[in-house]
Amino acid sequence: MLDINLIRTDAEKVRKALLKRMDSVDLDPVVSLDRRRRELLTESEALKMKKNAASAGVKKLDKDAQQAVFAEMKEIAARIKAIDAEVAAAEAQLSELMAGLPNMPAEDVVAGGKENNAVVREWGKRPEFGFTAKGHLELSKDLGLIDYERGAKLGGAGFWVYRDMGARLEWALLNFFVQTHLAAGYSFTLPPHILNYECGYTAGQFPKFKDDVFLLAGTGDKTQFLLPTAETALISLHRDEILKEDELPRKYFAYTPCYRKEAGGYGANERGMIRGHQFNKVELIQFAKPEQSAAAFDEMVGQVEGVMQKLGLHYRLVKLAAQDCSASMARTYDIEVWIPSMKTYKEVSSVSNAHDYQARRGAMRFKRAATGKNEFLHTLNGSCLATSRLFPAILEQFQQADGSVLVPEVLRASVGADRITI
RNA sequence: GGAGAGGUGGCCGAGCGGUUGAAGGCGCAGACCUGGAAAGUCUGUAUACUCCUAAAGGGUAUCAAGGGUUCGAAUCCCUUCCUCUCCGCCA
Repeated sequence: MLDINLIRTDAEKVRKALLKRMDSVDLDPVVSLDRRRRELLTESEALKMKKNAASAGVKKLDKDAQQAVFAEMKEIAARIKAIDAEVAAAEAQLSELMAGLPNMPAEDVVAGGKENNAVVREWGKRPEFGFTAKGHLELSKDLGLIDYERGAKLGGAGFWVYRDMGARLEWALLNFFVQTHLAAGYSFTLPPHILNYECGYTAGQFPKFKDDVFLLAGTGDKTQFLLPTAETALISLHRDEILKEDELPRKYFAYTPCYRKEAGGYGANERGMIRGHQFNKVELIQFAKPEQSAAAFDEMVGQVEGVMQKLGLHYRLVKLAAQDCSASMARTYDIEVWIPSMKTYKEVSSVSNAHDYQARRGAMRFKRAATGKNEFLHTLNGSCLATSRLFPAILEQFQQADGSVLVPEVLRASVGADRITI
């Protein structure tokens, strides 16, 4: 949610910022609805003041005078009711328009789509194989790690079963993330996997992206759905709360599977676990003061890079252009891992700063001691990490001539092996 | 699924048609007191929207949510949601 006050006072600034991510922006309906709402409100409140004053003094009057006041107030009450209905209608329209507006990209985020994404840095080198390298599908089949056929039997296309060393490697990865984030002072959280509409709205995924999640029972605000990312749950943790200034920033992480419809075919390029309906992810979230959020963002990017480097995977860090950031976000960096068989980098993590956009949707504030005023928080989120692309990357980047795969050192103890062999 | 109890400010807890934004307590902040602290005393301590160029200062709303009765509702009526207790069922 954008600041209506900013639109009221400087619509042009907002329009210019939004043009970085939208083809056209028309804020006039917002401005005029807002004006109408306030005019009606002023009118209604003046009548209420009159009514309240009359009611307070009515006891002191004599019978006849009371009757006259009763009659007049009855009429005023009816007028108030009519005007309030108009206020409510204007408010509903306004909030629908406001809910549809995406966040303003940060100053330094460039306009346009993917083509304007910029590589910030690369780490590591593309592995060179002195033999015919296999793809991850072949590797996981040969090593008995992933059972795609039976996954489809159980859940349909886009599901798989981790087996044996595959399950152990997956679990070791998740546990490695958990340990890393605990050490960095993040608070471990296991949220429900079924969420209500308000969570989707606060995160900024509803109403626009309702088709991308698995909807369960209920309609309207009673809608429940399977979480598409732990962000959707964690971001609502402090919804409608006023946090204490000295406990900020608050840092959380959660492990959950992520459930996504991913409607449509995947094409030959995205077979296997590159794009599934259910994948595992550990998610970082921070609630910060505005002046802390830039540093929090860098810290989170560092957290992801640290994990990638400890795993020894070649990756690159990419700064997204405005249109490629999701609607709630002012700034997003992706971490993309090299997948040799695809000859491309695939996203394994997205770190984003929503500024106060989600905080406004979910009324998340803190009391600033210096001024005694409540201010909106900044919210940040980052995957650290999603395993569904990391797993293939590990298999492919660390495969050996004999068909085995070297387990990254940091995972060896919990996998229980240095190497996965046939 | 059945039966009952209940949802009041940061928290606990009064109030059950009219100067009640809401007693009292706790917590928190400030002042006094103290060598320093504790205790004690005093003062202050909700949020949102809105009017005003701004500050100052007004106004409106909010006692789970929505609707109704009334000149007037935290208080009466209806609906919904949530929490708790007991029973049933169950991985």
